[in-house]
Amino acid sequence: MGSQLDDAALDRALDTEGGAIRQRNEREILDAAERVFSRHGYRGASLKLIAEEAGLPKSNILYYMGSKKALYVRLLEGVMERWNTMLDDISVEDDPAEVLSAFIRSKMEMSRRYPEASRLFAGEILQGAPFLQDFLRGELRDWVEGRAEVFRQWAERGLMDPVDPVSLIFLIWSATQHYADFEAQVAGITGHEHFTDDDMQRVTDFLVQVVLKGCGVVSAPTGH
Amino acid sequence: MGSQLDDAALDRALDTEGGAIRQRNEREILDAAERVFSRHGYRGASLKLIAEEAGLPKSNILYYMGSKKALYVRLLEGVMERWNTMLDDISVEDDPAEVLSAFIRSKMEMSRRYPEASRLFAGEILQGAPFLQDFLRGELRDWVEGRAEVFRQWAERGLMDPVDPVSLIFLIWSATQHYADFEAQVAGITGHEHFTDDDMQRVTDFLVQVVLKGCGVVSAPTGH
DNA sequence: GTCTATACTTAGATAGAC
DNA sequence: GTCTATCTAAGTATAGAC
Repeated sequence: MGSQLDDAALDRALDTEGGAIRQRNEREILDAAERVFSRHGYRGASLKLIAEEAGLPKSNILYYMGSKKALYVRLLEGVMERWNTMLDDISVEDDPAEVLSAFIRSKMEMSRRYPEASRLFAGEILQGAPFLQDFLRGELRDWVEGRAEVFRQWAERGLMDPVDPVSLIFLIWSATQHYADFEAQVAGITGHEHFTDDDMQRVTDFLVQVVLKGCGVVSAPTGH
Repeated sequence: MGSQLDDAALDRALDTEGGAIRQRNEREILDAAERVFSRHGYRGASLKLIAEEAGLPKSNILYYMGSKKALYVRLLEGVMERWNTMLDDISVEDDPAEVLSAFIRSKMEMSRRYPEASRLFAGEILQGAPFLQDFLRGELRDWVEGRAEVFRQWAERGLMDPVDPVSLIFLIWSATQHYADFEAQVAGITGHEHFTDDDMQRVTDFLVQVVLKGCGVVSAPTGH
């Protein structure tokens, strides 16, 4: 073996970034796989479909990703990373209207920018969350409980109605994710083939208004 | 060929209900298929899985249903039938609070009673609604436009805020379907393995309250 | 380090047995 | 009328060629 091979082997062993070809191909595969998995779910997605989407030979998918399951898990982890970057540091001192408004707006922005990621997550939940059980029962449950506690304290201070905080979080999640997960239905009914930024802005304002008013949140801030 | 065969052939030719065995097996297959398709989507579902769920040999699925596609379409049609039985005959003269409340309650009841049907539909939309394009752009769009028109007139009469009616319908759909489609997530976060009727009642009351108040609907009726 | 030929399993569907 | 044996294609994965 020459030094060329040794360098490459070293790269892998040290878990470095890898060559330019690998980097480009992995990117192509991950993008393609997100599209295919989000459309057809874990079982319904095939390496052949992913390979065609990525413009690569079928076997190369496995060369770069190891296995179908490893590829899927890697995509899910990418989605989860984005999850908990929101509302991580809110407290009772914050303005409920500001926080809830920002929550709705950032979730809608996620639906607009990463609809495939949202659908990938939805498909995982639809099949009973076999890969995300631990995440749901651990990290995410704690996150929800943390936010819920703040909502309760706001209610005690009379800053909003004493609504069930967990139901409120589910309401905001479902209402916002709907525009990603049910994009095909929204498009079919409204006739707008692709929801424009303007459409999304109108819906976002609608949701902010209805949710804040519906929960009796006192002061309404101007648009984020 | 004896008279026994002739009778059976006649049954099929006349498109009658079929024998007791057929009737029972078809029921088993449809129930099993709804579970499997709702979990794994169209592509992800396999006849083998469906057969195991139904407790029948794999080939019998095709004997009774013709093809995988035919089975899937038949299930979708069953779901669609239940869709438009709600809110079909509302008018401007009706009480907005009554109607919206009944709408939310009946949708929640659907999520509680037929979660698999809801997830089957969700999976079909997730993959871009290949089998339901016509339904979405035709029948369902018309249905939405009809309801939306009534909502607009209510707003004109000052019975509710002038919110976008279509967004309101999407809000109610998403918030209610969430408890069927994202059941695994709801269960994981709340810790309630199976949402009880009591849980569902509490959530329903929450949604009715928030949506009605959020849309400025004037009179709030007592629980349906 | 990258990619292809090949192995082995499961897929949907049919023809033929009971 | 009901059910099983069998066919061909597509599925994931690996071993070996460039």
